[in-house]
Amino acid sequence: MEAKEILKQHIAKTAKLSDEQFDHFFSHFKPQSYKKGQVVISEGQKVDHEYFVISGCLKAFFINDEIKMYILQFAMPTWWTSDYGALYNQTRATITIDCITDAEVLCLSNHDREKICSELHQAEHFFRWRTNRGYLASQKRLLSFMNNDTRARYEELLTLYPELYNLVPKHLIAAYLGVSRETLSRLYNAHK
Amino acid sequence: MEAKEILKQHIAKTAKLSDEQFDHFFSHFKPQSYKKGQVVISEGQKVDHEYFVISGCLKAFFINDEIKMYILQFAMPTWWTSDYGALYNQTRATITIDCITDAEVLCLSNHDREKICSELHQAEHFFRWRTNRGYLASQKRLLSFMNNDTRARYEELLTLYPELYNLVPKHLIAAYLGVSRETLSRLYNAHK
DNA sequence: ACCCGAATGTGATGTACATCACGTAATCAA
DNA sequence: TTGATTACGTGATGTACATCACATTCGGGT
Repeated sequence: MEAKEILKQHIAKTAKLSDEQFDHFFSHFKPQSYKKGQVVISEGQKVDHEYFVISGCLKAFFINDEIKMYILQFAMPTWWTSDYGALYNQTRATITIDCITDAEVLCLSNHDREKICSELHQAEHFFRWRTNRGYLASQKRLLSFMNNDTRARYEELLTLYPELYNLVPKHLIAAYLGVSRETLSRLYNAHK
Repeated sequence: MEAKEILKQHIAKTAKLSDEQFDHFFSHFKPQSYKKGQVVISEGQKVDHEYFVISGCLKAFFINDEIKMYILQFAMPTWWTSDYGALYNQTRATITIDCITDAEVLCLSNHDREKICSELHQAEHFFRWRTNRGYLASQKRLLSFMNNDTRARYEELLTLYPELYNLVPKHLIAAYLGVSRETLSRLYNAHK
């Protein structure tokens, strides 16, 4: 299925758009391809776009003291990603986003998002719901962080996204869980 | 300043509403007063409303194994609070919300929010931005959780909300930071 | 004023995890 | 193929924090 159709079905779940409205909506997106390892947003730079993933897998991460990496999000197909803090506040990126695998995305500029939101009530509706889902997911992850130990979070992650296990290296999973790669290794080798 | 005016100024920061539009918007809110200790949303019950805080301080928390409490949010004046997961998905509450001090709030039902969002494009716009701010705050807190140690998070919390120090008991601050009250006590007594 | 429960301080001990250190296996590029 | 880089496994050791235990102080209700 091509990019346009994937986005259309994604939107249709929460907003009712006529074909003409969707065509107008879609006209603001720019398709883009990236190779494994390529950087999409890099820390310290300006951020103008957000990204809708068509295929592949990206990671959004933060590096502390030039040493430790923390992964905020794995972005899989039909997920949205960006440095939203920087994007909305027009500040420099504090995180980096790059590609774990080759990837295709659709780019939408901050300006165009606001433009179509003001033009199309249903677009505004869609973005409200999308942000809401993100908010709930973030709250849930925060709670999981406080409440569960590392093993529970590891198993939670794998039941939620089983494809990650074979797709991404273990040290990235550790960086998502917020533990050292050594600890993660011991964890899942111990209990078999 | 009365509740209506507080809400009006709060909305005006992100959405342009005429006086008539705001009056219509406001007509869906029900004022409500609570005493210190009163429960607003309790775990396991249905959730129909979200709450805009006019005065006082509430806490949204989760209790694990009937033992440990984790505070998801302190809700201060002009903040919104609810169990949004339960509210949007029409499921039972997984968290409890109660009052740390006497409090006044404005209640808005889920149904009415969706109604005014579909009636008024600017209302939809407002709620998109509000949710967005919540999402960013949640992301930031998650990052802080992974990145900083307990003392850094403690100091971060107090510079962000200095009023909390005298307003809420220390064990609640510990429950927000995700550490035991003993550890928190030792932390700020040690470094003076 | 008085009492009782809640909030707070502080020591002793256990534990999950980080960190350091080193070795092996897998992957990739010339 | 081969060398180099990256991923992964595993032991030894240190540390931040939880937990338990108990003492003290504070604050609200009768």
